[in-house]
Amino acid sequence: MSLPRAARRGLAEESADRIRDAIFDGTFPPGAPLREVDLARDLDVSRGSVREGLALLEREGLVHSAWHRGTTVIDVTPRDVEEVYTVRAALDRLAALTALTTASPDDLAALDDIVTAMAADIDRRGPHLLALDIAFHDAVYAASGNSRLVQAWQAVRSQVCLFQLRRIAAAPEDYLARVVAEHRELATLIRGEEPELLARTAEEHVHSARRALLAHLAGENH
Amino acid sequence: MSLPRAARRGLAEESADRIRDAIFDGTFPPGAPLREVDLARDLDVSRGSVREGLALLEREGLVHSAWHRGTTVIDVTPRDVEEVYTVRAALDRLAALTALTTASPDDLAALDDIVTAMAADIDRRGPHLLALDIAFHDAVYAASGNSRLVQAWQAVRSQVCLFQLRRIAAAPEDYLARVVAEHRELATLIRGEEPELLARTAEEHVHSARRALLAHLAGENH
DNA sequence: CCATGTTCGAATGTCAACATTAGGACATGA
DNA sequence: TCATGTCCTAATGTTGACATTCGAACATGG
Repeated sequence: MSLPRAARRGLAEESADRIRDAIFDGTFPPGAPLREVDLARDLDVSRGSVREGLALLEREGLVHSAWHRGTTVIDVTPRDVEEVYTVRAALDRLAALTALTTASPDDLAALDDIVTAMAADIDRRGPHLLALDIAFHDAVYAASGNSRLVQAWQAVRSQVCLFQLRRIAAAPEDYLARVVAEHRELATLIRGEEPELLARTAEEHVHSARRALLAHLAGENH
Repeated sequence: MSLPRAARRGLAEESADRIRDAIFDGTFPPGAPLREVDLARDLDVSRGSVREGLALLEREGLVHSAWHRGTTVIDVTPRDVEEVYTVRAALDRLAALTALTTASPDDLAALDDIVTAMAADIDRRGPHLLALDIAFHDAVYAASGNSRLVQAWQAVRSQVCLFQLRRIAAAPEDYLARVVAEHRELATLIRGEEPELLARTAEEHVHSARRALLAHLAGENH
């Protein structure tokens, strides 16, 4: 058996993790500037490492930087939501369709485990449930066995987290009401043999999330 | 009218361009190591800028780097081809479907211009035709108006270039025979109102390229 | 009052020196 | 002979100092 080789990480990835957490915490709200000197001081690393970490976050789409104008956290405009979820729908569709033929029994079992874990944690509303949600989709992408597809997913993954975090904080009811059932349905369909239905369901799963968030954003700017 | 703002570039992007060209030239064949000190000396910039440029190329999927193990040009294995073209098919499908409803008359005209330019340059076989091929798809993605989708395309674009370059060098006949017609068909369908047919055609366009390249690779290892 | 030119500060872009690591060559022992 | 442990070197990872650039505030001229 092949272990996933113990990859040592550099200070850049470490810094990226810290900054990403801080963004999810709300320490750096959308639109906030991320100054290299301040971050370097707070994280106790050099500016070079922070700079490289910010480049990683930019690859994830969480921040945006321009020449000599610094790095800022991305906004959450309806346009952004529309773009991210549209791309995600296409990627999820492909991942599900691929997994339909390539998923191993272990992969399928992992999906079920996550769904049952979600059902167990349904009362503890909060970010933990979101983590399971994301983990489920991570598992689907992993089951597809396509590393480029995984990369493409990682380029929108953090943005999806940020958006969903906001959605859940504002209106947890409809999220809690549907998460388990929707993911259970996906897990079942990936085991089945109806590619068309699976493709439509995977896309619809994303689009419903998109609509929910857009409705929330629209209500916010009333 | 809004010009696409004259973005000043740093030495990192400049270095990335040079190195990318060198990879396409064959100066750095697949699997070749890209040493920071050598590149810094040759390009007459600091190692930091080269390092940042290599990070950009890694975002494009052209190179791969690991902790303290340096950066190397990616290989061109059947697995890699399969992965890239599968993802590209999904992205092209989405881009075409989106462009179907969002493309402006200018966008459509740009597509036609590229097709006619391809027909004109059909006798001068070589990398110029490939540039037009890529430019066509760039235009489709641009017409979709989805910047995240454009980003996702850029994450596989250079790899597609590298792969197609190899395919054309080995067997230009079937490429030359079909490029113009296939792209003309796409340009027409994007103007039409048959989403299903457009989606299938866009995907098939990619899959035929994939099959051609895989056949070539298989013949190489006889 | 508006438009243009200038100064200034704060931030990023760039660089070269130092620290750390991976992987191979070599020696040692069973 | 093979396995293990120890250097050693060439590369990357990291750092702090220096150079450059942007944007805003201010001054100037029409």
